[in-house]
Amino acid sequence: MALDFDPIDEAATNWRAAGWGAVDAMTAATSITRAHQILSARIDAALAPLGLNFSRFEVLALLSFTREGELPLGKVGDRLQVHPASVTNTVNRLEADGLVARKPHPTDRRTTLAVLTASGRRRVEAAAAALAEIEFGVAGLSAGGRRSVDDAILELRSAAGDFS
Amino acid sequence: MALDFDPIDEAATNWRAAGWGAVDAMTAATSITRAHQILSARIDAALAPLGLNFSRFEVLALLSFTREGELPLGKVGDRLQVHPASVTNTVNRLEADGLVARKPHPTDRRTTLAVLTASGRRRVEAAAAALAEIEFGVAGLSAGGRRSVDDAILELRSAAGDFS
DNA sequence: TCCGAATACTTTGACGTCCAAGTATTTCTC
DNA sequence: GAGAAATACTTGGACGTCAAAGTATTCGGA
Repeated sequence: MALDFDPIDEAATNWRAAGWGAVDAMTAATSITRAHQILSARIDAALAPLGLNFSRFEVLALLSFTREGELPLGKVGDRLQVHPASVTNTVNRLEADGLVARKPHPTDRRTTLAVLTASGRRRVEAAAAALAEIEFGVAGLSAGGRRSVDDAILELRSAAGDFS
Repeated sequence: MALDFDPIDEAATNWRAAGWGAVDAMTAATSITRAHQILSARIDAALAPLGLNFSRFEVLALLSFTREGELPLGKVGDRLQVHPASVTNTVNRLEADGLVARKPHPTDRRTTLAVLTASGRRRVEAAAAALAEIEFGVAGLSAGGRRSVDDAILELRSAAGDFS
């Protein structure tokens, strides 16, 4: 399973040998991709016993941070940077589990609100504790490493127009 | 679409206010997740005109780096850290496009080799150029930022037992 | 040598994500 | 104030990933 060499380092060597260029960009991109695979697997494993995955957790957490525990589906998508169809799907599952409910918007009938239920609030508290317990999968990353990652990726997100 | 605040910074504030702990771990994990979303979208967009996505490209690139341009499917999965079923699926698509061919292993009849075709080799060259052109989506990340990311994630991958 | 365990790949099914198209409602413009 | 454009969400389809089970083949110990 585990290799006896660093596959990213190996890729960089091959890349250079092939004369393909942008080697440092390739390694950065590949590192991020692999880090995401690792975190995603750990986080989903920690949430699975609670019947959640990271997407569902994110929606619950977002709702729990609002004053009323509710938010239009479109806002959820904007904040979490996911496609509207994904929000619909995620909220469907949360609703089926009784963790959120759909409610019509009081003044705009195009809009649907997702509302956190009491059960949903309990669940998201438990999930937050479970994620804190495993340090969001980044155990193994030093405090300095975490800051470096945050800072570097802030550059990237900023350049990508994530916010202004 | 774009927000007028940093959603990760906002999340950190909310997280603290809720008393949920592991805030630095949360921001690091969320940053990596978001970075992956951004890169993935850019890379797939650059490869789409060539009829590839990143998974398919990775397989072609891996094969192109071998002496004979061929590798058992299991090795491909090990190197790229993906599930055997995903390798089967990816190779099916590449085969349908004539970019790789399946060939029996000369001595072990359990094993199937994926072989790069001439068309596949041309395609992977073009794809590598396209990816170098967009700097693998990490344009916007400084040289120092790229190194920080590589180094920090190396810690993480090493602790996760990616290699030894 | 022979049989159980391990290995290699494929198949099936559950999920998640996106895009494109469809429906409903609101806002903008003349 | 009427029609076009924008907004909000849902639906259906394509594709990717993984887990579990199935088939074929090879390895390894008694």
